[in-house]
Amino acid sequence: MKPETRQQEIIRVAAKLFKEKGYSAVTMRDLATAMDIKAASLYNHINSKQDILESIIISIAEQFTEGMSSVRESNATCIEKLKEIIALHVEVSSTNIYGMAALNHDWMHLEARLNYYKKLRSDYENDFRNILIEGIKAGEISDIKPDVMMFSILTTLRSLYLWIPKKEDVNLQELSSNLNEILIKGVIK
Amino acid sequence: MKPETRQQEIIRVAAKLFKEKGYSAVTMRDLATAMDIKAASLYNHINSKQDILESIIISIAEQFTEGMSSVRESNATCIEKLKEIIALHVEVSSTNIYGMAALNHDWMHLEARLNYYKKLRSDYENDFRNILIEGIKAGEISDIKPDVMMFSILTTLRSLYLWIPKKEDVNLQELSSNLNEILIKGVIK
DNA sequence: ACACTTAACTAACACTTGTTAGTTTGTTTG
DNA sequence: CAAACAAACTAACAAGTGTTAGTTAAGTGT
Repeated sequence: MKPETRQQEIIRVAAKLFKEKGYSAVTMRDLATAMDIKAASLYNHINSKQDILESIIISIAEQFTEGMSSVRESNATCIEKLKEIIALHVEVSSTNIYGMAALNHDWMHLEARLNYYKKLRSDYENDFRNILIEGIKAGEISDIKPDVMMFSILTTLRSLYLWIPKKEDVNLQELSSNLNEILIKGVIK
Repeated sequence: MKPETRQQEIIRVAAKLFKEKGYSAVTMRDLATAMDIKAASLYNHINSKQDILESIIISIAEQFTEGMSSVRESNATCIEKLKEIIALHVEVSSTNIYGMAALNHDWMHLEARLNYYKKLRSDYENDFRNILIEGIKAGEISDIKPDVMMFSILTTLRSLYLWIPKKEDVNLQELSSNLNEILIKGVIK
């Protein structure tokens, strides 16, 4: 593990601030203060505020795209695929807790790469929906509107970043299996 | 139904803009343009940008508090209470689609009433958690960590505003019953 | 005709925004 | 030692921020 560059450090700290107040409310002077330097000095390492947002969001979005592509190509059952997706979200969210906030809240502030982001997201959702449709056809999954199912599961998974850091004793393995239970079998006994 | 005052109109339009870009990214000049007047004219009707945010968020938060208080006092089974909560969210979200975005994304930009909002939210979550704990005790609900169950259900319900306006053919009754199925019984057949 | 209300306007304010230019300082490398 | 580099600095800019003050014009009720 090579040490973090100054640029990576800035992006990491920026993501943390973005999580607390959102992209628009965080100023370059806020970021500089958090880095304990002057705002102008940031520009020795990064090109623009917008570039920071892009780095954060696009890198995570691409991790999801890659992960989904593995799931798509596996030949497990649909329920197994769902479990893989849950594990993917727990993994990506827990390693990008701050970045996930920017992804969820500030994607609309992307400029040059907004359309690219939207494409990644809609491709991801299409893959997800297709897994559910397959599952319904195969009789594995309840015959409820796949969009409603997808929405329900995906919003829970997308909000994991809000949850994971809250409890210090949270075990990721356990969280993943609890979510498997709840999202797949529901809460009823 | 008495007609909307100019102030209510401004708040409604502001909520719509807040949903698209977030509180911090919406300027008073943006809002004025959307109202087809000059920024200074807004101040004939509202006291401050912050006041607008307060109106939007606090009024919705209080609707949830009231709704939860009805649920708490009903003597239905825990599963029935869960269904009532789902219906509450569908109801409040569908009548405050734009406001729900501000509630979810911009509550941290509240100033004077931030603590009041946080109190309402944590009381709400405590009531919710207690219902789940009761349900586990009574053997109605799976014995999984109540916090994880609550998180899972609540994030789905809190994100309904993202979903409801997407499909024009969405039937609220049907959405509610689909969510009952999915959140309570899961997706597995 | 009168005062009152509503709702817009112009002009300006003090401050904050992201960013650039040019410079300085300490550390690494040839 | 000299050259090169990394990473900070000060100073400044043009544009945009929320908001205030004071004014105007069109209805409304007496």
